[in-house]
Amino acid sequence: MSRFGRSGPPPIRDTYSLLVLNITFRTTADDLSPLFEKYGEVVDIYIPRDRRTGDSRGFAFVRYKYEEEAQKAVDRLDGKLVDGREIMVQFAKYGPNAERIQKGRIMETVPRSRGRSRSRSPRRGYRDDYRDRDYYRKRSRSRDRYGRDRYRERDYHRRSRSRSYTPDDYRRRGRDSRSPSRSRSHSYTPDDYRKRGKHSSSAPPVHRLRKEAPVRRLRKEAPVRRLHAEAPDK
DNA sequence: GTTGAGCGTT
Repeated sequence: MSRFGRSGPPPIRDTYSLLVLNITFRTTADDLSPLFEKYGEVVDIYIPRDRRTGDSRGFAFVRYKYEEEAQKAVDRLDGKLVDGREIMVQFAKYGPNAERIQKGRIMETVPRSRGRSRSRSPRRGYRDDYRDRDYYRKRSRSRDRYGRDRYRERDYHRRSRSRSYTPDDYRRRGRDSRSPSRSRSHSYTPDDYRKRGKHSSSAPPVHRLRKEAPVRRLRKEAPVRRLHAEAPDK
């Protein structure tokens, strides 16, 4: 819904759309309306919102009936402090269906070169496809990156404690890629198992390896005991 | 609850 059109937007042709950028996320059409109406006949005010949360996306469209009035609003309102922020007012460049606009007014430059070779309902497919792609591209700019990027960062730090995975790793492990602990493959040699025969369970913990390595280097008499222990073993 | 380049209908 827009500010003035209770039943859908008023006819968009023959109006001059202004794009109002940099308004706060709390500014509503009602806040903008008195401001812009001072300079002419405002046909409609529309603030795009998040479809889920309903939050403002931080800009608005103000449509004037006459170009001179729209132009005047640009001159007077561009750079004006509204709700603590300097708004930017300019003529809109694109319409709801990505039609080109000149001076805020839609120019009928609809893609006519796509021909009629499409036999089956090309209109709906093209439109929906465009709008969906556009929607997700735009939404992923500032607000939506919160939950997702935050999560991704945490996940990244968690799994990068041991080593970094190559794209090949992900491809090989496929859906299992979320549990890296399983693939922590140290690849023990037979020698490893022989040296710690008494703890010989299946897979010795990693920290044992780190602890024992220096010990072996420090004890100079260790090899002697090992020799005694190993010799009569057969 | 956070945000900040851009172009559109509940």
